[in-house]
Order: sequence, then C-alpha cells, then structure tokens
Amino acid sequence: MLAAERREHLLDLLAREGKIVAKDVAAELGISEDSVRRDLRDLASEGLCQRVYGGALPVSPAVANYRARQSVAPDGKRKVAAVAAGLVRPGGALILDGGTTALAVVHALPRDLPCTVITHSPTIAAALIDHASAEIYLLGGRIFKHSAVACGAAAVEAAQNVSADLCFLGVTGVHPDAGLTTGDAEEAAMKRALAARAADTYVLASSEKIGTASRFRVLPWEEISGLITDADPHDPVIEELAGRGVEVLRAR
Amino acid sequence: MLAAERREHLLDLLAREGKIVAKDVAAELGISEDSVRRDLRDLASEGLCQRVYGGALPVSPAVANYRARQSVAPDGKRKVAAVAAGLVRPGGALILDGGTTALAVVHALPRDLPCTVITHSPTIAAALIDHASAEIYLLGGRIFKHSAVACGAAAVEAAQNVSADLCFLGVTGVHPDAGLTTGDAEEAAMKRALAARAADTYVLASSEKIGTASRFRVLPWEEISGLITDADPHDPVIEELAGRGVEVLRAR
DNA sequence: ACGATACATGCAGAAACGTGCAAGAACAGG
DNA sequence: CCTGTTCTTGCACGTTTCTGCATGTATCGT
Repeated sequence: MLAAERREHLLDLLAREGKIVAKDVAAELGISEDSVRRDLRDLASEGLCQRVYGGALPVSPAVANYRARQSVAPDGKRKVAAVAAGLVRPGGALILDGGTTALAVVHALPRDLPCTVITHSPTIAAALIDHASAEIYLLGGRIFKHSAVACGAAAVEAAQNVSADLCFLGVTGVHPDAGLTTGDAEEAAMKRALAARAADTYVLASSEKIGTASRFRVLPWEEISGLITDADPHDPVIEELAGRGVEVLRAR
Repeated sequence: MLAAERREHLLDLLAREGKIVAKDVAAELGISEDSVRRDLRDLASEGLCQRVYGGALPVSPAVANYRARQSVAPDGKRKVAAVAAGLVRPGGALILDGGTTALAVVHALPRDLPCTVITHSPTIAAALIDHASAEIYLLGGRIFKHSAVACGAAAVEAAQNVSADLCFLGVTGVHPDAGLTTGDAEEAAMKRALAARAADTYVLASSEKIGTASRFRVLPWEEISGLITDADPHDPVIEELAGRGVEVLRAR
C-alpha cells in the first residue's frame, strides 16, 4: 500500500466514521501503529484532521471550513469582492456562487443597493437577509456538504429558469492550460449551469488560486468575460492569461 | 471511545439537553464516574461548561462562546425542540419549517443522526452543514425577507417533488377556534404545501403562542398529527384543544 | 445531625506517544 | 549496472497520558 493511498484511506475513514483510532487502523491495514501515527501527525500539520490521544478527529466543520478558509487570504478576498461588487448595477440581476469569496461580495455590496441576487448557497442567502432592498432567489436541490451549496440535477434544473446580467464564480484553480477548475465534478457542472444563465460571467480568484489546478474543469477561457484577482499583473501566469485575451480586472 | 470524542459527546449533550448528570453519562458510556468528572473539570477550566454538584450546566449566556451559544434559545423553545428532535427516527426524512424554533430543533438533533432534512429556509440549511450524517435538501424560490424562507409559486412547486415521514411547522398563533395561524399569506400557503408532503405533521408552539391568533389560517386541527408545546396541560386553551382530539405532546 | 452521595487526590497498571536507530526500498547519477 | 543518497518503515526504549480504584473530605437532603 502506497503512503499517499494510506493517507487517502485515513481521510476517507475520517469523513465516513467521524473518527480514527490509530490502533484499529493499524490492525486493519496490517501496518504498525507508528506509521499511522506519523500519517496522522502529517495530516494534522496540514490542518486536515485534529490529532487526539488515541487517534484523530475531523477538524470541526464550523471552525475549519469557515475560520481556516477565511483566514487563508482575507485581505485578497476582500479586495476581489470589492471590485466585483462595483460591477453590480442598481436594479440588475446577479448570480452568485457559493464560497467565502462570494460571501465577501455580499458584505461588499452596498446595503441599500436594489438588485436581484440568485444563488444556490444557503449561506449566501442567509447573509443577504440583512440587505433590505436586495431581492433573493434561492436555487434548491441537494446540498453538498463539502462546499455547502445546492448541486445535482434538481439544482441545475432550477437554474434553467433564471437569467441574470452578471454571474460571479469562485473556483479553486486558475491555470493557463487547465483553465478554471474545481475539486468536485457536481460543483463544476453547477457552476457551468450558472454561468450559462448570465450575460457576463466573471471569475473571482484571489492570488493563491493563480497558477494552480484542481481535478475538474469548470469552463474554458473563452466562455468567461473576465477574471477578477489581486494577483500581481506581472505574474507570469497572469501575463499569459492576458496574452490569451482574458480580461483581467485588478483588485488592489 | 476516544477521550476527545467523549468530550465532544459531553458538549453535544450539554447543548441538546441543557445539563449533564455525571452518574448517568458514566453509565451510558460505560466508563467510571471519575473520568466523567475529570472531563467536566477540564471543560469547565476552558470555560466550556459550568461545573455543578452532580454534573454540569451550560455556561451562562452572557459569557457563552460560540459553542454554548447554540443553547441560548429561550428555554421554552429548547424544550419543545428537544421533544421534536426525539421524534426523528434514524434514516427518516423530515420536513423542517423556518423560524427560531425550527433552528432550535436543528441544534437539538444529535450531530451524528443519519436522516434527511428538507427545508425551505437557508438559515436552517446552513445550520445543518455541521451535521455530518444529515442529508440536506433545499427547497428553492423567492426568499421572503420577513421570515427568511423561500415562498411563492416556485417554492410550493419544489415542495411537490418531495415526501417525508415527519413535518415540523412553526406558527405564530395557536387558537382553539382560529386554528393554526401565521402573519403572512404566502407563508401560510407554503406551510400548507409542506404539511401535505409529510405523513405526520407536528406543530411546534412554545407557550407564548398558545391562545393567540394571527391573520392567516395555516391548517385546521384535523390536518395535524399533534402539537408540541411547553405550556401547562391545565391551561384552558390546551385543555380545550385536547378535548377536540388534538394530541398534545408536553415538553418539559 | 447524620447518612448518602459527590468530590479531590494519590497511586498503579495500561496504553499511547515521541525519538533514535537500523534495515530495506526507491531513485538519481555516473 | 553499480553506487551513493534519500525516504520510508518497523522496532526498541524511555516518557507521558489516561483510567479506574482506594482513601479521605466536602456537600447535599432529610
């Protein structure tokens, strides 16, 4: 069994059973407890699990997904969100993806801006309740825990019934060759469905996403109107994208 | 059972039931009371619970941190929610209305209960993200700011595609003659649509709702399976309801 | 005031842990 | 193909942590 394979197994186990007992796993896989402990130590140092006496527990979703992800680059996300919010015209309709960057866009929107926001994220919808003059339209469906948004057939179908001027998409990878990518196939399909319903689609990508790629392609470059990022315009990846005709809006 | 897991369990128990009896927990988990006491002592030293003779109580709301804040729902609502949560069977499907009482039900649900929750409230959906083994299905539509839930034609239509074992409805008025009432016509229609999709519908009404009526009728008494309330069973309104054949589940 | 119960403390055995070390596998360079 | 290096893995050893029990004390209800 490969080491990487073993780590996958541990994470899978953690997700399915909610805990890992080092002793049990060692017996199950026929390896020493020392190796399991080493793996768990590594995973914990990457913030992928919480090490406890006897094994490991998942990082608490509330704290990990929200706090940790938010502290990755709060400043970058805020800047990107501010530029995005500036593109929204009074009375316009906006499709908003899920994720912390999209949440930052909500916070960046003027509280009294009259507009329609369409989203498949309950978190985004809940955050918008405070915006008195924003009309909110929620796309329903099965909620994918990983990113806390509605995905799947029902959600895609619901998206077919709406149209908007703008769509803001978050992605996990922005790469010249791989294009826009994300870590889940269902999510990728949902993002495509959303983008297809808006006249203009902008991708929100704070600098740490630039130059990276995830497993599933969301869209090719031709299908988006622009990229909003706080990355240095002289970054080689950004320059290559600009060379390919992608409009880059710089957040600063 | 991992030591850290045990601590999680204690905090969960504290949030759900509002108290911990060391002896009971020791018996339930099959460990010595000494260990439970040690855990409670540690939790208390971190400000996560308040140690009392015989067990522990949640920290007072004023100094409650994130975790304990989940238990600050008014006492009546928490009691009602606890009874409601007890009706949910593992593997069952539940339709959950919006509102603070429904939110209390989410907090009262064991974190590891496998079940399907269908809701039209983005707030409820967001709160359920932490429940690892709960499948969440979100009903989309236009969000009504007043109560922060999806209502209207699209939401009602989305509701037609689901079925569940149970439905928990919140209302603003419970009156022997007026029946179950709420303040908005669209909301009332939505609640009817939800109730129609479940085998059993229970109404959640903390005591301050008893005997009051709002403008719009939700359902007549005949169409609900029961009423869950913390009101005194000798309350004349409750007695009259019982006389009319309404099953009253008392929360205490 | 008194018995019952809960508690803190100390202790001992067991389990888990970290570290250093050596054997073996994987790999790069010659 | 050989060799040196690096990485992984399991084992041994000393240390830390956990847990239940025993003991004496504090607290509660009657």
